[in-house]
Amino acid sequence: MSAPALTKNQALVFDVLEKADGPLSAYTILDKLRDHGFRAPLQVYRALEKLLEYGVVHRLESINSFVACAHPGENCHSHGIVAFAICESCGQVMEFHDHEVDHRLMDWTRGKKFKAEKTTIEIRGLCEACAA
Amino acid sequence: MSAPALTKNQALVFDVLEKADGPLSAYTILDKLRDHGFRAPLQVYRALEKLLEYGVVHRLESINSFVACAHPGENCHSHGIVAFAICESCGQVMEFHDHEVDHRLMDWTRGKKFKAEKTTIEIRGLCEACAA
DNA sequence: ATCGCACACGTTATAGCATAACGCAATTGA
DNA sequence: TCAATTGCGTTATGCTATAACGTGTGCGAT
Ligand SMILES: [Zn+2]
Ligand SMILES: [Zn+2]
Ligand SMILES: [Zn+2]
Ligand SMILES: [Zn+2]
Repeated sequence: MSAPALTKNQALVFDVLEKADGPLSAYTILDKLRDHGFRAPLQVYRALEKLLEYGVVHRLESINSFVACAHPGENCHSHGIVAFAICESCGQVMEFHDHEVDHRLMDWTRGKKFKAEKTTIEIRGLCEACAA
Repeated sequence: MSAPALTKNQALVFDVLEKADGPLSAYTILDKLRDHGFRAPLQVYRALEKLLEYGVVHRLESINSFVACAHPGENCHSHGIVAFAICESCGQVMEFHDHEVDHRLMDWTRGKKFKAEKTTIEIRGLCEACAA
């Protein structure tokens, strides 16, 4: 599941996300890529689908946006559950892992015999700078 | 923040959610209430906004749906973070709380001086029955 | 070689989710 | 009574995501 060479469209989308200073919606990405020939949402969504699969991009469910993984190189998927803190003022996102949280949630799912496939942890609020 | 008497529209929406055996989208709720005079999405969204505020309904960010709180009576907001396990096959939702998870996440936010406002924890996968 | 398949891509159309903006009516409290 | 608040109804619009169709390209099997 590690990333093979990206196709042209995948590379363009990834590049936009990496250079952005916060999460972007698919349509914002589309707008930024019109000069590179992008014309339709599907071009973005199809690239995102692969980038998510490769683990180099994350989807923020609570704000319908996408962000480049903060841990380039390491395969983020292998770190267990990924959590995000999202500043609702400046849009900055912090990505982190907490194995103890993973364990607690896994304990719960084991107890319920629930087969977890994908777990979302997103904390929305204000970053230190914006809360001041 | 505990629930005052619900208005007519709020009661209708809440009733639909309580009787449902799983989460519903706003537009599904709208369809179920057409016979009761609902004509537009805003009627649903405005009711949901209040029900969420009162803590008697939860929003599932990862599936753009809404579900009645599984803990009627108790003020769910006071239990700390609410977590959900969502079966992607049958749609069933289990709601639970884990104070240890809360503590770990609060420790992290304190360390980063991040002011958390709303935290989402959603586990998607297969329930025991559907995983068999 | 050429057939079949998998995959990326482009385009158009459509489906699904959410809110803006206007105006009206009922309630409340000064 | 007057102003402020809240709920409500309607129309229009915007944002998010996918369906369905067809094209081209690379690559292994026959
Ligand atoms: Zn990551
Ligand atoms: Zn901030
Ligand atoms: Zn609850
Ligand atoms: Zn199930």
